[in-house]
Amino acid sequence: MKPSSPAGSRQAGPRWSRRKEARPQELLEAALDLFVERGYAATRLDAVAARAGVSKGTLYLYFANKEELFKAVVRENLLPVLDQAEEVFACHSGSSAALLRAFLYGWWERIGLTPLAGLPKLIMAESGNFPEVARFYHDEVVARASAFIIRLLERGISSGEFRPIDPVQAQQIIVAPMLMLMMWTHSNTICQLTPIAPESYLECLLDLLQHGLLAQPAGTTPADVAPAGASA
Amino acid sequence: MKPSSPAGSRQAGPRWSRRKEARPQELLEAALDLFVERGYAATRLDAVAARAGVSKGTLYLYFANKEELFKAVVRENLLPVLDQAEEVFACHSGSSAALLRAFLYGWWERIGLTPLAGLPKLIMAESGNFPEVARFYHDEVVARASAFIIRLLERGISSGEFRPIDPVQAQQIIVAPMLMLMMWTHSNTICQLTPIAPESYLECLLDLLQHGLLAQPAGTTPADVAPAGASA
Amino acid sequence: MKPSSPAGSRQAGPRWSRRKEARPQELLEAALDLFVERGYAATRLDAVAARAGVSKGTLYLYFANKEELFKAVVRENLLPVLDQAEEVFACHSGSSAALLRAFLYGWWERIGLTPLAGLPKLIMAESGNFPEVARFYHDEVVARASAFIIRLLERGISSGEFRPIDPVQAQQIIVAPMLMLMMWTHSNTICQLTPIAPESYLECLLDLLQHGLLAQPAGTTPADVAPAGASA
Amino acid sequence: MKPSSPAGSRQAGPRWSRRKEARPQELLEAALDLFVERGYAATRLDAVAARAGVSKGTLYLYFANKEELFKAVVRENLLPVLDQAEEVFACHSGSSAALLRAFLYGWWERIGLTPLAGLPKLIMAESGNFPEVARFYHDEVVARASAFIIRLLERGISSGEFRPIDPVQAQQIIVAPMLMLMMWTHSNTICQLTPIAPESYLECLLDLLQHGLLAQPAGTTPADVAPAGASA
DNA sequence: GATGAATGAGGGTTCATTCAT
DNA sequence: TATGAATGAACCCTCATTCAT
Repeated sequence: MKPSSPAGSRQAGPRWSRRKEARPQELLEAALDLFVERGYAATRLDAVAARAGVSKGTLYLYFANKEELFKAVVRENLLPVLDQAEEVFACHSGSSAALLRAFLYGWWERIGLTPLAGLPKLIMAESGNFPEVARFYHDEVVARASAFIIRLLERGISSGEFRPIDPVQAQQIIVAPMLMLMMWTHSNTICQLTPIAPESYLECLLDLLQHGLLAQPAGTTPADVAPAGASA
Repeated sequence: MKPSSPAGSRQAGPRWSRRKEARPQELLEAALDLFVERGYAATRLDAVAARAGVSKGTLYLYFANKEELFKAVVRENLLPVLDQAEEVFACHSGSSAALLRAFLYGWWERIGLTPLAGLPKLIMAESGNFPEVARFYHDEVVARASAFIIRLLERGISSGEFRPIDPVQAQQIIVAPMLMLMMWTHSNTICQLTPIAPESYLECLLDLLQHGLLAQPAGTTPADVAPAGASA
Repeated sequence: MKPSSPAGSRQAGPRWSRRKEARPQELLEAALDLFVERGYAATRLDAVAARAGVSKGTLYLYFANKEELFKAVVRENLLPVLDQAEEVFACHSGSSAALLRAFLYGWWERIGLTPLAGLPKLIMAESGNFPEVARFYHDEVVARASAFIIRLLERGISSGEFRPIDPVQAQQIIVAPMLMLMMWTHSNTICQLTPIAPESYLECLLDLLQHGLLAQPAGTTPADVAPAGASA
Repeated sequence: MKPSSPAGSRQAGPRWSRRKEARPQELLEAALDLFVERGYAATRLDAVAARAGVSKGTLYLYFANKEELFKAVVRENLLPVLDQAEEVFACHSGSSAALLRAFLYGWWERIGLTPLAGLPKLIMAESGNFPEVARFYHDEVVARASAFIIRLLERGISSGEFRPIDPVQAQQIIVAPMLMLMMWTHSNTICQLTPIAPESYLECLLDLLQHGLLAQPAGTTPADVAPAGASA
């Protein structure tokens, strides 16, 4: 996204040249990094501006206040991913188990591996102090993602592929380890101490979701659900 | 809130000496409530002191600063629960599935239903700004709980009751929904919007862990792992 | 009120000793001085605190914010004067003209000669930007003072001492020169240029109010001075 | 607001050259409106530029800074009215009372009913922070208007039409209610609360000036109303 | 001439921490 | 032991002014 030097060094060219179009993007990137690194309340707008290589006042040319900055971060980064996910899976064919696998891997690749994975942690912890932000995030992100997984489970259940569990409950159980995975990988301190291997984690999650813990008889693991990324 | 004059009247007497010894405990309770309610950074020490019925200065007689106060909260509240858990389960007999069920229910009852359930959220989000707290929490809480579950899984695998999955990975997959359950029930705003039913959530979690999603043939669900809402 | 050195030098004694009871008064005095000198918006709370010899934070121990500080200034300084005025004049006997004279002189001595005389200027100019302050000032000060003068004029009219003019209108005509006198004497710059002599000003006002400009005795209102709404 | 595209479309042409010459005038109008509405300090130059349909930078092409802009507002708007007033009344014949009436009504119509009536309020309150503006306003506006009324009173006194009062003092007493009338009608908040009727106000003022308050014909100044402070 | 992006000092307000009593 | 007045560094946000285009 950014040429080479991520922050601060605007050595060439006049002080502000034709930056205008790039500024909001640069500010949003800086804001995302810092929000994720420090949390919402602990992120100082000076720091955001400094990381984007501008002064504090400049930030306010583009965003009315801290809250709007944060909402813009979500809007510009998270919503397109959701849009695309819904689009892609609208025309998906194949087993529901494969769809679930594809969805979780897509989630991980499109969000989990980016700084965006730091957002759920922030929202969880600070939404109580910033109810408007919480409502926005819930409406735009949580509700849509939940609905998507619930539809997926319903499909698998009605086709007889999945057992007739409660799709709403199961959705929570499925989402939870994904959220925790993102939180863990973005909790510098806690998880430097007990490292996480995202790929094995995902495989283990899918495996447990599909077969459970118990060592039962039959010929499970149908071909179409076989570890794809893992087999490579 | 307090007997009569919450502060300021300084007649000596047995009632006061008892209070004096109770001070740190009262402060820790107040601190726990507020830390959990507002988060670490957003909790003001005035508020803690006020809720405990003492002045702000008094707080500093017992705790060197905010960080030490927080560490004391963890030490005094969370560690005894872990001690007891390890004790109780050391001499447990029965199937590993039953032990897992008992452990998760015990976790929920001894921690999930108390204010302590708000701590993981706080630690996840704010430990980055307080590395010492993070290390302390990891060593004293996370490591011990993880080890316990891993041992439990290993027992089930070696006895042939569980499939031979990686116990370290599986432990993370099991812990994650529990942590999320606690975070969700303590995230006022987000979860007023999509309510959680802890009991069904736990049942669904155990069910999925045991049988997985797939609708396979054989005689699964052994008697000792049957839904225990009744047996409890 | 203040011993000798008006600001800043708190050389003797410990840093804060038993100031507590005096602090609000000192802050209110400093605030009054600065509000009157600079206006509401242009008064910086740092400056108020500095003039009272405390830090900026201390100010917030006593007043919730700038607006409350200002309201306290009015409450503590202006309202007692109004109270006393109403008390004194409740039991006044004598001609209405004498009462009017006494009232205007009292006004001048109790308010006009003090820094309080700077408040109307501030209110006039800045109430538009601070509607709550305006409403408070109107209700507590303007309304009461107006009512008082109107009652006074009604008394003089009904006793036959005054001509039957409209007492509400006349009240405005009487109040206006008093307000202007206070504004002029507190408009450092404008009125250093055309000096005002308050005593002669008051005499002239009372003289004109009583006798008018015209030299002739009875049967006044010559044709050429007749209400010119028509002739215009 | 503006013909079509208020700014930014830069096709050369006669329509634009006309606009270019009109720019300062449009800026001055916008500035007058906003200064009067909000006061000097609270008026933002962005707002002035926006109301004039130009960019903030353009404003600085015509006026060196905020203070110069304000002085230009006074120069361009108030001085022509004074010029004209002096011209008109130079050749006036008729009684002095009629002249006074005509002057006050003219004042009201040419200034009181326009946005210019908001300037005295602003000058009174904020000139302290801008001494240069104060001096300028005094020299160009206050001094000239005062001199005019003093001459008018002197004429009436020397012709025997007016009583032999001090014309300088009386001028102040006459001017004060006029200034207050203008301030009141431009003090949105305070005077929405106690409404003013300018016409009755002016009539009442002229009536009181001419006849005074007292009901009796000659031999006035009863003992109890005799100048008290003055005799001392 | 005209633009508008950029600046940065400074305003009101908050809060962890100190310390004389 | 307990108090609570006092501090001061920071935080979010504003706005007059500049200057490359």
